[in-house]
Amino acid sequence: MFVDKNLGQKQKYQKIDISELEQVQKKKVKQNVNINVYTGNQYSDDYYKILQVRKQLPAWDAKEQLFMLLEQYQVIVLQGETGSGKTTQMPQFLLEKYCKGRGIACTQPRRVAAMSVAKRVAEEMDVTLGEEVGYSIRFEEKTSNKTILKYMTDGMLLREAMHDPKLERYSVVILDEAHERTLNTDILFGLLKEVMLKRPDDLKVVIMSATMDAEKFQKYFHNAPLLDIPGRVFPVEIFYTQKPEKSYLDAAISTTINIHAYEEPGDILVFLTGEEEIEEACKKITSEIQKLGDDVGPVRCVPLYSTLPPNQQQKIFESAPQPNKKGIQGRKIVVATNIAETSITIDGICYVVDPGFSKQKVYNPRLRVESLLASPISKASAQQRAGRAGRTRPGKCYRLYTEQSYNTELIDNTYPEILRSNLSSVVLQLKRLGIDDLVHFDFMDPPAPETLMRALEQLYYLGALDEEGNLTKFGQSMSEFPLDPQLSKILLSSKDFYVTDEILTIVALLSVQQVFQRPKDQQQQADDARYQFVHQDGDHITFLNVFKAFKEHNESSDWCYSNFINYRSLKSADKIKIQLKQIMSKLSIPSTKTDPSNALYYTYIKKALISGMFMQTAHLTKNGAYMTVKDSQIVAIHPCSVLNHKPEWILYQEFVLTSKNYLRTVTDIEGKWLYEICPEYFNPKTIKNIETRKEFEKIEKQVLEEQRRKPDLLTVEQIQKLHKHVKSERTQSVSSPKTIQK
DNA sequence: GAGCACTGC
Repeated sequence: MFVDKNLGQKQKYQKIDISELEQVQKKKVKQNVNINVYTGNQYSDDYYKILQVRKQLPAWDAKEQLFMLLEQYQVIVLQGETGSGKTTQMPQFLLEKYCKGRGIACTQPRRVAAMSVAKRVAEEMDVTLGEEVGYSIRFEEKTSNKTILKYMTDGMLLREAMHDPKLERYSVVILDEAHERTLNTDILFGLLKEVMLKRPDDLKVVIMSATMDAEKFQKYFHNAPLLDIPGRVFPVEIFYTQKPEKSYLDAAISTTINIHAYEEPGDILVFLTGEEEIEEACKKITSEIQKLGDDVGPVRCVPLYSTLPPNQQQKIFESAPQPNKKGIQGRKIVVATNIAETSITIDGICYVVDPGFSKQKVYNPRLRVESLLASPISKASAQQRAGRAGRTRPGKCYRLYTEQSYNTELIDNTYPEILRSNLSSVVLQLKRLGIDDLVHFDFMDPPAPETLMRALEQLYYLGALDEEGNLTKFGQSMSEFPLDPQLSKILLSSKDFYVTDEILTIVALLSVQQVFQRPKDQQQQADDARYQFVHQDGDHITFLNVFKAFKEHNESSDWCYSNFINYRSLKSADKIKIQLKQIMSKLSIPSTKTDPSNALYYTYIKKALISGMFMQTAHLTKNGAYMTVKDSQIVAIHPCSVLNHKPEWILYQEFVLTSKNYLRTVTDIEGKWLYEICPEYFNPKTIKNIETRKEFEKIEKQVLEEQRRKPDLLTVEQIQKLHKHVKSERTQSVSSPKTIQK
C-alpha cells in the first residue's frame, strides 16, 4: 500500500459524526413523519411542493431498482438523458441506505454544475447549503462536519485521493457525466477500480452517463449491471444535406437565414468552431436578414464563446426582439462554440444548425506539442447538439453534412482527453496515488506508449522520478501543487535563487490565460498600453511588471480596463498565488528575497525559470532562424511576444502550431546557464544540431576550465552576498503607468 | 506581424 511519507502513516480523516444524531432523529421521526431525518426540524411548506415535482421525475421510478442492484453489485452503471433527474435524485436515494458514518461524493466535470446542483439538492432536502449538503470546488469549500452529501469537481476528488488514497471518508462515490471522459474522470476510473478491491464491503460506486458509452463502462467495470432511466426530452427531427457542403461557414449562414425566413417562431442555435468565425457569422446573418426587410421578423444575433466577457455572455439569455411593424415575430439566434454543447444550456432553442466541426486538442508526443485543430465531431457530439433543440418543445436539427457522412465518417465518440494530451501531470498524479506500474495500469483507453514515455522522461529530468521511475521526495512535493510539473519545479527551486515571491507571481500568471486584452477596434491603444509594462528580457518579467502595477493600483478594475489588462485574469492569478504560497509553506519551503536593485535580480528570476523550463529552449542559428535545442524544430517567436530583439538563447512557455511553429511567452536567457543548471540534459553529445552542439561544447569547456581554476565554485548564496551592495546599471523596475487618453 | 475549443486542481 502506498504510504504518504510526508504526512505520517496514520493520517486522521474527518469522520462524519451523524450516527448518534441519526438515532435520536429516527426516534423523533417515528413519532412524527413531518420531521426531517437529517436536521430534526419540521419540514417546510416548500419541501412538500418540491417533493411533488420530484416525484414526477423519471429517476423517481428507478429508486427500488437502484437499491436492488446495489445490494448485489459493488458498482453499477446508470444511464440517463438530461431531464431524468439522475444528478439530483440518485444521491438522495443513496443517502437513505448507504450513509453509515461516511459520506457520499458526487463528482462533476465543472465547478458551476457542482455548485448549482448542490444548491438545488439542499433545497429539495430542506437543509442549509453547506451543512448536510455541500460542495467542494477549487477556492471554495462549502461543507461542514455534518456534510453527508458532497458535490465536487472530479479534480477535487482526485486531490483528496492524494491524502486519502482509499477514499475512506466516503461510502458511495458517484462519477457523474462520465461520458465526457475528462482527464480527471479517466484517472478516477482506474483509481476507483483499485479502491473497490480494497474496500469490497463498504464502498459502492455509481457511474452515471448519458447514452452511447454505457456498454464500454459496463465492460470496464467487470460487467457491471446497467440501470437505464428514460429522459424527458422532446423529439428532434434531423435533416441532412444532399451533397457535401463546400464551405460549412457559408452553409451555416444561409441555413440560418432560411430557417428564419421560412420556419415557425423559435430560437436558433448555430455551432461554429471559434471566435473569429462566430463574429463573422453574426455580422453576416444580421446584415443579410436586414436586407430582407419587413417580410421577415427582426433578429437578435448573439455570439457565445468562453473568452467573451461575462456581461456579453449574459446576452444569450435575453429574449427575442419584439414583433416588427407587420406583426411578424422576432427571433434570437445564438452563434456558439462547443461551450453550448455541454457547459451552457439555453432554454427556448427549437432549431439547431450543426456544421459538424469543433476545435479539438491534439497532442504530438514526438514534437511534444499540443495544438488545436478544427476537426469533425463524433456521433455522440452530433446527438448532443441535436438534443439542444428539444428542451422546451419538439425541434429540428439541420446537419450540414450528408447522412452517409454521419453514418460512415463520424467516429462514435470523441477520443477521450487522455489520448489527446501531454501526460506529465497525469503520470505524476498516478505515481503520487501509488500506481507504479503505468504500463499495466488499467486505463479505460490506454494512451500511446510514446506519450507515457515522454511524460516519464520529462518527470525524470525534473527530478520527480528516479532512474527506476520511482517517485522521489521532490516529486512528491511537486505533486502537491495544482500545476504542470514544470511550473511546480520552478516554484520549488525558486528559493535557491532568492526570488520566491517573483516566481510565485509569474507562475500564477502563467496558469491563467489572457493577461492582456486586445480588442479588434482598439489594437493600437492596447499595444501602447502594453508598452509601459514591457521588460526587455521578455514576456515572463513583463508579466511580473503587470502584476506589480496591478497591486500598486489597488487591484482596480478601472485601471485594468484603461490599461487593457484582463481584470478577471489578474484577480484569479492573485487567488492562485495565495493558494500556491500556502502550499509552499505547508511544504516548509522558506521564502527568499533579492533586492530588485541587485545586479543579479533578473538573472535569478531567469535561472529559476530555467530550472523547470529547460526542456523548452531554443537557439538562434546562423541563418537567423530559431531551432529548439533538443528536438531541432525550426520555430519562430510569436508576434505577440514583447521581445523585439533576437537573443541567441530563449526559453519558451508554449509551442503553438498554427500557420508556423510559434513560440509564445518567451524570455531571453544565456546558453551557459542552461549547462550550469542541467549539465546532464545539455551534454553536447546529446544535441543533434551541429551548430548548437558546438556552442555547448564551447560552454562545457569554459565551465570545466572555470571549475578547474576555482575548485570551490561559489554557491548562489555566496554570489548573492558578493553582489548585495552592488547597484545595477540594468535596473528596470515597473515604470509608473500613465492613463491612456482616449 | 498573428490569431487561442472547453474544462480543472
